[in-house]
Amino acid sequence: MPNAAPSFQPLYLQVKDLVEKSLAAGEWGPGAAIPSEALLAQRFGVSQGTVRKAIDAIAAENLVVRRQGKGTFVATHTEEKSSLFRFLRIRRNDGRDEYPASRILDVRRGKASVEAARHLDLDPGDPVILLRRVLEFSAEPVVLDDITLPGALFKGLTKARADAYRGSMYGLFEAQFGVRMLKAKERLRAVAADAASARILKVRIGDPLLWVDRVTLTYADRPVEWRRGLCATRRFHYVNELG
Amino acid sequence: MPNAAPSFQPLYLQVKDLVEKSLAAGEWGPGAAIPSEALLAQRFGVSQGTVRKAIDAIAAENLVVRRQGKGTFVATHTEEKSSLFRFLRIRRNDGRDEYPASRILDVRRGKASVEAARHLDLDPGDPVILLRRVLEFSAEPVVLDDITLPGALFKGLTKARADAYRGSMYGLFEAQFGVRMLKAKERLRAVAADAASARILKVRIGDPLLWVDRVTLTYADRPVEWRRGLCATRRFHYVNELG
DNA sequence: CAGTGGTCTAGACCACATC
DNA sequence: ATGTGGTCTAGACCACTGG
Repeated sequence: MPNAAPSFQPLYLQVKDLVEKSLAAGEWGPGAAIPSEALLAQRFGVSQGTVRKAIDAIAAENLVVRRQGKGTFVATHTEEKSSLFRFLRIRRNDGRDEYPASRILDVRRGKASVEAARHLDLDPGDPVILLRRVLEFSAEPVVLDDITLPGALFKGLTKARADAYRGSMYGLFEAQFGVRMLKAKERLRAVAADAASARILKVRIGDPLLWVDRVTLTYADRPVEWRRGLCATRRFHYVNELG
Repeated sequence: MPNAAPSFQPLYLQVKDLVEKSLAAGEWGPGAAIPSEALLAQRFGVSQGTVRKAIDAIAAENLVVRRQGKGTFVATHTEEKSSLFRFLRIRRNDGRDEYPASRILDVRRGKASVEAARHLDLDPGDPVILLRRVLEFSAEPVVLDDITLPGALFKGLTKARADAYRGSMYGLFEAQFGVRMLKAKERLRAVAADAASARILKVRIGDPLLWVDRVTLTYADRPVEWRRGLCATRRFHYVNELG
């Protein structure tokens, strides 16, 4: 019956693209169930096996979560403990699991620097929101993050609003601004603490800090966050798995 | 016809385990083709689709590489430019692609320290091989690696033999000792350079260095290398992708 | 040409969740 | 009982490789 499309791409990849477009368009909200495989097969005029392969690929990218017997759901940052740690790579040296608290120091509007514009695919001078926060483990300041966001996407973001939100930064972005952080590219270096960072992180000026530059992407690999973190790694470290 | 096994595991996972066991046992050497899907299906008494799913999963773990029209091949560190950069995360800040040279400073036998034993799942005092080398980009020393290997697995490893090998460290381990590095866990910190490291990396004592601790695993997640790297990140950085 | 992996289908049955 | 995803099969056809 199917195979009406004379396209060069496999059917299941075409289906994958269509479903991802619907996800990007917000056809189904975060945490909601997407239509069953049978329904999607009917909608696109392909077999259920083809839909299955498409959704398998989407699930492999963590855009969607399968739950046997229940359905397939749009992934979200507001639940799923497992997902939380996907973007948080700082751990205690002693191995104890601990989820840090986020203390917001400042939120203000500004204009994109040349560097910020480059990372966020904006023009220099475009409106941005600058957010500074500290991650604390057991009340000990460990990471100082300077976060730059495109002003156009985060219009009403204020310190009060961010303080009021219970959950992760990315949960806030998703729940209140409809911006879904899907993947990120990071660059790490070791740098010496300057006066301001040293004061906030309670280390000495010149002490080594882990410098983490992150650009976070949403659908279609569009950059929507640029973040520079400085991490005091005396009792903490950054974890990574090479597969 | 199949379904003879009253097991709790899906058939394709059983097949996956069997094929992985054959890989671990070296039934097919690095770079060699494994049997075709049809042959494996026949061998295990399952359908080709089930074998396909099993091999898909193995390919997703980079143990094996599919090549349409040719076959499925045991992955190797000695070819595939793409694979080389999987374990090498250091890049130039200016974005230029460059593959570094490895200069071996020293290879000697020793006894496992408590720390080495813990990382390599040995007993303290067990024989190990200690290898120290420098990675150089354009003749500039950038990374100082102290590598600890289980003596039992790398019996004849000497400086002369390592110097003679053309290719990556993991290519050497695979080609000459039959030890395949499959994945790794890393922990990163920022530290201050001590006298010895500073001299080799040509930085000042106290300068910040990126500290990279890596345990590399082979089949069955068995640890077979512990490596501590110190990286001067003035003109270089460590890259990571969060998916 | 034959052999390989890659796609697609249709249908059966299983495992799990919910009502 | 029904609906969901999960497994498995059998067979057809496509796309690529190499003799």
